[in-house]
Amino acid sequence: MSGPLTERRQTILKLVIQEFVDTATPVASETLVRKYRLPVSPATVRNDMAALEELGFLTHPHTSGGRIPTDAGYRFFVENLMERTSLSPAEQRMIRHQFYQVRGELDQWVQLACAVLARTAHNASVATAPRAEQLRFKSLELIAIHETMALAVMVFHGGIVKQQTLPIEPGRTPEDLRRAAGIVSDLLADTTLSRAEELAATATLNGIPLSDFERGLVDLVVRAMQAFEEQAQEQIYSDGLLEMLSQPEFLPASGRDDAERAIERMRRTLEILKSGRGLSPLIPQALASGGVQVIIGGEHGEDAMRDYSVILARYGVEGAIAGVLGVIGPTRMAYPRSISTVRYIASLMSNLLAELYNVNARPSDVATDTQDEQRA
Amino acid sequence: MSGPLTERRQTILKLVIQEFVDTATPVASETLVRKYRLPVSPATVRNDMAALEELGFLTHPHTSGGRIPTDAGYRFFVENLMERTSLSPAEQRMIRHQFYQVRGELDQWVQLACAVLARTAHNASVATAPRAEQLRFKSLELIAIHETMALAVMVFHGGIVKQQTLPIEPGRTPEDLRRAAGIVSDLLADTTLSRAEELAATATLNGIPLSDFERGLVDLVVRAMQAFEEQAQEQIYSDGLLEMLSQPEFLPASGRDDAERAIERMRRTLEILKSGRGLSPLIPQALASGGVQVIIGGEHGEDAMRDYSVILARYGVEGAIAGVLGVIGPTRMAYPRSISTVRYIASLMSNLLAELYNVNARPSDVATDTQDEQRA
DNA sequence: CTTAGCACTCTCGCCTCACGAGTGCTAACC
DNA sequence: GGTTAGCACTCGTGAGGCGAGAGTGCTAAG
Repeated sequence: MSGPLTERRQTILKLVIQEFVDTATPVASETLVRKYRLPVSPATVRNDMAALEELGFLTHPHTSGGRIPTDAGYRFFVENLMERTSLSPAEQRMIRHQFYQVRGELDQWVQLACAVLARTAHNASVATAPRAEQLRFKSLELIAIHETMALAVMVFHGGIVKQQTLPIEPGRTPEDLRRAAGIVSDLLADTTLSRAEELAATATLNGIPLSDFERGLVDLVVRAMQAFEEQAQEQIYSDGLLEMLSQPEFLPASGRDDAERAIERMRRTLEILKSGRGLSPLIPQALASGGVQVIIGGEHGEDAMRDYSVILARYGVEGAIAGVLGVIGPTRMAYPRSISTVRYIASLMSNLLAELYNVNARPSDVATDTQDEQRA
Repeated sequence: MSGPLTERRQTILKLVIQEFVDTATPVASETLVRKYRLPVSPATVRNDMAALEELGFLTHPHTSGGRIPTDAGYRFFVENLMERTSLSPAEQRMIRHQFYQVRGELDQWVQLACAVLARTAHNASVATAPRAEQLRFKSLELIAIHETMALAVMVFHGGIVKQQTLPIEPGRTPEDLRRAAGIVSDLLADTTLSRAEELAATATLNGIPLSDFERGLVDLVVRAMQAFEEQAQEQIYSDGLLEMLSQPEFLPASGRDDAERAIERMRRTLEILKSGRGLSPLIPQALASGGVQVIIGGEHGEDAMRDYSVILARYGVEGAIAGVLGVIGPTRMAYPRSISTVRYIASLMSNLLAELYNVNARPSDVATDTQDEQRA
């Protein structure tokens, strides 16, 4: 009964989605004909819509009132119907400029990426800090704050820095501290956690046993590395909550029933973003696969995410460091634009990191929007 | 006609506030009599309520339905009626424990303070990072990341650390970097911004002119200090949004009108927290005055804050470093508890910072809840 | 000054009803 | 067979009305 997915039906599906994304209200057959000057009558469109519904691409919230896409409908759109766009050169330039302004301050990159992502895609954004696949120690510096307190600055490969204060015995000179830090740096230079643990056990450098103080420093470093490693689930940064809540999904369209739902949705959204529940399972998946991943509505099985779509991309340097960033919003989302935004910012961040790692750096043309594949 | 503010009327005001804070619904005369076993009849209470209303301490949302406190009512409660409590020892212990777990990692203190504040006061929390009254440079370390990139770690008095990558010419040895950093550290040690700018202009150390590289480093430090100084309005951290949004104020009690308002309130709240609009003017005020400040509803004149109360306290070390932290929530707020929470965490943070500055440090009993005055 | 009694007011929830949008179906048309 | 016009039908939406209940304000008595 449902019939084949003819060319025209695909066009209609595409138009329904476009229209629904624009207006956030169910789209009627007549509207479609009128707005897009279709060369067929509303009745024909209705027939095709019925067929698309049987195929599982559209639904009917109510008997009257138009159609809205299903998750499967969006999926088909993303995979087959959508034209792949890029951000306009002007937007690309603006974004690059913002990153240029915080060049060097790598602790701000993730935050900035979130902010830009949210503003550009008009939805909430999420990102994890880039994480070295294998944390490797680089060096330790000790700086006296006063007689009994020092600041330890541990630097790891890839520009990862961790600072920590520690109490020291009074009477240690800066030279003292520097020498101790130097010894520890030499001992642990370029080691991974497991190797560092071994070296901490022997507690000798070139056969000379370490002093108590130096051993304490080694322990400090090892503990810091363990903390990094253990921190199993990534901290997820996010931004643009307000951006997302301006979407009509969160407006009390009509009736108090709707209003109540809107508020409930709001609260749940907040929970998702704050706790990362429903989001964190997606991270390792996105890390594993390259390209841009699109998860639409309940596809992933997580019930809390039923009404949301997530667009994630991995960024980083192959084999060295990687993180994930993306956009989250209602399933009714401007997929082409969101996807190109995510793709662009991921490649931008990758290039920034590559420069840091001195691989593949393209100093001037840092932000080429590489057309990587979009589905894993 | 209104009559004096007798003892009984004060009691009634207090009970109305307590009851309203508990239940979030307008409180009726009969409820009060029943629940608190008042030795008078509802009619008497009604008369007193009418008097309190004429005095400006209570209002009437509707003709029927009970009374709710006005801003002035809350104000009188906070200043005269409220008994000053402290957090229970168990809670104090729990909070201390959480801070103990991140001892040393001072970049996490503010975040933790926000989180604890929110969870304890069941409202949103805000905090600014501690800021030195006068930024003073301590030392610079340079760590090579690879041949053409180095990480500069600038340390300022009070444990403030700023990191920044910078490009370097290939061929510089670690020893090279160390020497250059040492020279710059010696040159700028303990200087404030203005002095640093002077020294940067002369560009000599002990009469010996600096190399180009060293001059570049000096510039880097000066720019970083300028950025600190210029950053006029403090970045405001916040947490506990979800906590606040669980308050009944943000539930669609009944009627779609209410629901719409709830959503609008939600959005506005988000804006306040994200942008700091309406909040930032309070910061310098709180920094200037010691003790705990309570701003109730529209008292401060900011319209956006009409429905919110803010409880702020300054924390830090006198004459050295200071920040602000506090709680924000609907005017219907458990003031005694919120105030004691803010007071406690502010004193805890102050002690932690004092330890860092080596003044007045009380190593074991770090968290005495000093009973400082509560109004500026 | 306090209290009992009572009329009055106003919200809330529920129901009904009419309207209109949009569909699904049937039958005619190309 | 695909397409179209016509039309009955469905259902959400909003307005209006109504009864119940809660709580007050007032008055008059204790």
